[in-house]
Amino acid sequence: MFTLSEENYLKAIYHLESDSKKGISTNAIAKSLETKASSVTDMVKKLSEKKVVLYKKYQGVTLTAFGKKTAANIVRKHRLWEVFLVERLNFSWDEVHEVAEQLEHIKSPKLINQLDALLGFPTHDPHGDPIPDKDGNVNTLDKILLSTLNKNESGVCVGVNDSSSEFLRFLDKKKITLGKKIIVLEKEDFDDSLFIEIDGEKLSISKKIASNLYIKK
Amino acid sequence: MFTLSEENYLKAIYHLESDSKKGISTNAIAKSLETKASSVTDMVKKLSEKKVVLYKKYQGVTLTAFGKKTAANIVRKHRLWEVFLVERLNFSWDEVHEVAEQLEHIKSPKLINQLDALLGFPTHDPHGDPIPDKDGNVNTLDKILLSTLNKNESGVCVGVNDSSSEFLRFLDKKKITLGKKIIVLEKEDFDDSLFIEIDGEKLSISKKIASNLYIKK
DNA sequence: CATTATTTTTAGACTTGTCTAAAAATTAAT
DNA sequence: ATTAATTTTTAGACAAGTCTAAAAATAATG
Ligand SMILES: [Mn+2]
Ligand SMILES: [Mn+2]
Ligand SMILES: [Mn+2]
Ligand SMILES: [Mn+2]
Repeated sequence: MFTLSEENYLKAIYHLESDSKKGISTNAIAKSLETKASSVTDMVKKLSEKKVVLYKKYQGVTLTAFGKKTAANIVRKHRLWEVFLVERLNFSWDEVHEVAEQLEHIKSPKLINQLDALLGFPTHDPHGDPIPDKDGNVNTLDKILLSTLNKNESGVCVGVNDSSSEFLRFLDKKKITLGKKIIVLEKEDFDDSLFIEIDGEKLSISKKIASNLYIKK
Repeated sequence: MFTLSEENYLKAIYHLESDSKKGISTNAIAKSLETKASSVTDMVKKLSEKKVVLYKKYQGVTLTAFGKKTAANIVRKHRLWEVFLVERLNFSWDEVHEVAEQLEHIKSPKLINQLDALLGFPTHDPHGDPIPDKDGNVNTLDKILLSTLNKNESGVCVGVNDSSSEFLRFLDKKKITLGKKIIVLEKEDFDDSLFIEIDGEKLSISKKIASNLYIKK
């Protein structure tokens, strides 16, 4: 079994690995967990003894197969709880993360399997992120950033890159929700802003917005 | 805010107070939490500084109004989660306690209010224990032990005194569930065992069983 | 390649919550 | 009312997890 702190480190490393591919640096983990590098070094040694990461001094850290599965299971719980909060308890997608951060540490295999069933075995969380299965496998679909689309191209909104409350509430305000079709009517060379059509409405969005929205062609 | 450990102490004191009425002794708390008296003394000082208990050396401890409300809220969460697990996730009443012990510490007022609504504002948990309201008030009904009934008296099963898995599974085996009517056909002077009728079935139960079942006349 | 600059690790300290062993206070028994 | 037994508190230690400051290793730069 793993402590709450160990689980948070595992999850952080898991997410960093999915971006970087290489060994994850002490500093990267420290930044992601808002802690100090020295604390990370201590914890990483402990995780190494528990066989969930490979660690050589000054070389960064990599998850073992066991570590990856363990981390994926925490992410699975986090995302299933997020679905529950949105679908059953009327939370909005910008309110769920903080609570899911707590719920993901509840230890009960039966609880999470039954929750999965109750929710109809969802494949994605409210932010469009895939839910790992019991074995830790993730079905990562081929989503791309809206900012990569050209004029007259279109796609369906399937996820967010930034899931901060601020960004999510902005999307709510603009009525941009997952599942909707977006058509790029214009692309400004000057600032890379887009003039798009969604739900019959036309609006322009900045490059920053467009590079935090995932779509699928 | 309170730590997980502080919350567990508060809850233990709360439950002990509902039985004893007087100041709760260090040893009683230690036994209830399976810890050592010295640890209790340390924690009790901390709780006293946080204004949730009144404490004078060697005099035991009492919850303040604030402490009582805080503790009741933890019990509220515990029992609401138990209802959820049984009603929505197909847990049986002997499986829920351990998981509820974890879930009761999740901090989110919205979560618990929405859960309450989802469940239809239940008044009792799967073991027949009352669920405190948001202000910490409990609606304690006048239940009595089955063992206090005399021959030819009857009542409806409304709760258990012992909620250990062993006892609950025994009740399952004998098809004794909350809400059913029990008629006392005989009472043996020799060993105080009862010969009862429930759901048309006749069976005899020991004094020990009868003094762990609450009924309402 | 030699010297900065940066990253990472170590050393030592602190907090929370726990424990054992010993001292002090309270309660029970002669 | 002493003495004995029990309960409670104190004193000191330990593990987990964190921090600061300093040392060591690695990376970057001229
Ligand atoms: Mn989240
Ligand atoms: Mn999410
Ligand atoms: Mn319970
Ligand atoms: Mn219960």
